[in-house]
Amino acid sequence: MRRLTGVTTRMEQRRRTEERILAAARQLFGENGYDRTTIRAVAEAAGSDAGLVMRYFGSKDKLFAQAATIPPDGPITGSPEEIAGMLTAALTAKLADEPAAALAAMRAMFSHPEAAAEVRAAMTGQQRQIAEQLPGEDAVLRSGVIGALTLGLVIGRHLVRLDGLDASPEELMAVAGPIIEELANGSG
Amino acid sequence: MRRLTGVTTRMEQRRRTEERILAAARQLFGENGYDRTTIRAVAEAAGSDAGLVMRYFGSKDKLFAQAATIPPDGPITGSPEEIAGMLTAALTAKLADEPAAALAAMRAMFSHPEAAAEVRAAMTGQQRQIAEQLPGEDAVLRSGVIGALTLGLVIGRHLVRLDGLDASPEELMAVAGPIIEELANGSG
DNA sequence: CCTTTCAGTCTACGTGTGTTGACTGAAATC
DNA sequence: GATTTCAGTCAACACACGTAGACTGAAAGG
Repeated sequence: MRRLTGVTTRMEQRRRTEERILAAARQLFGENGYDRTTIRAVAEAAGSDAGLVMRYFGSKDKLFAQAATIPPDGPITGSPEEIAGMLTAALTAKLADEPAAALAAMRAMFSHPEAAAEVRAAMTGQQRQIAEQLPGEDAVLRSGVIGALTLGLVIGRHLVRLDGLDASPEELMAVAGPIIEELANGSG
Repeated sequence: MRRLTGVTTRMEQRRRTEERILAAARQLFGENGYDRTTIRAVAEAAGSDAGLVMRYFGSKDKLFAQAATIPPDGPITGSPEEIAGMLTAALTAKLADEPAAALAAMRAMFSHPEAAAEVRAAMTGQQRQIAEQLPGEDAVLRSGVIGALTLGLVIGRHLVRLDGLDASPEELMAVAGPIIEELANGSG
């Protein structure tokens, strides 16, 4: 796809092309997973060329690593109630629209070990941080269940499209929110 | 792998070979997903030959379909409390050891559409059945959240190995059980 | 205006894959 | 014992993929 406008400089031209490639890669990796996404398909979706993708990103692995980097949630701290509130807010956002990069990483993690490492790192880091601040002997376990519920909701809604999870984020959180609160408090 | 014992009949010989292939397929599909599992690798793991796998199962797709057929849970019926009890028991079993076929289907579902259909069918069928018996306007939503929690726990434990989910099934269910019960009852 | 740089294109190579079909020898059948 | 069947083996095909490298033409720089 040769630019026809003569006003764009070479530098911004390259930046735009890279961005188009990354966007196409995120979408295709997110829809089809790592193995079924070919560099040729990414290039075509970006209106570009496979050779160019290689020149810019080095390899399919490196392209994936750049496309599927998960933006970290902010730090979650405070009392159990505050933590529950922050988790609920973060999960509401994830249910509304999970970033394409995270969806790509999540779908690919089941077949691509590096994607698995990416997701696990993003999740366990947050879990450990939370577990340290929750009361009770089984804090690690409860924060694990919070993580599982989050994972199940995001995967069930965006990737598997489970029955009943296509409601609005607010309706979903009206059910899931109290559960997270209980798990944070350690109901007894 | 030519049988050396002369006492086995041809019929049972074939049955045993097919079973070895299926077992190897389940394990490899479960470990590496659909695309990264090659017929050659399955054949070798089964001590057999790729051509023979093709002759017996027709194609990679059909082999996968046979290897990754999810054994259905029994019907879940009764009062909300009984339903919660049956769900808890079923989930405890899944956490203790999920059958290899189901794990293969779950790992593959994120890249192989037919596997996705298999898992979705197994889950939504049960969810609908449960939702019909639960009280409240949001029964479908709540049974969806139950499904998401189940999915998250099974995937988090067996596939992703999330922090805190490596506890015993009983410890996990001590936390997750009450949640399922609440969701079944429709806490107000 | 001449040279250099570089975005973009095209072709080709090597490899691994699913799949096919011919072949072999032992079990089954008569 | 002769013939048929069939489990198991082997070699090869066709294709798609990641990747490498040569090439083209316009922008950048002097």
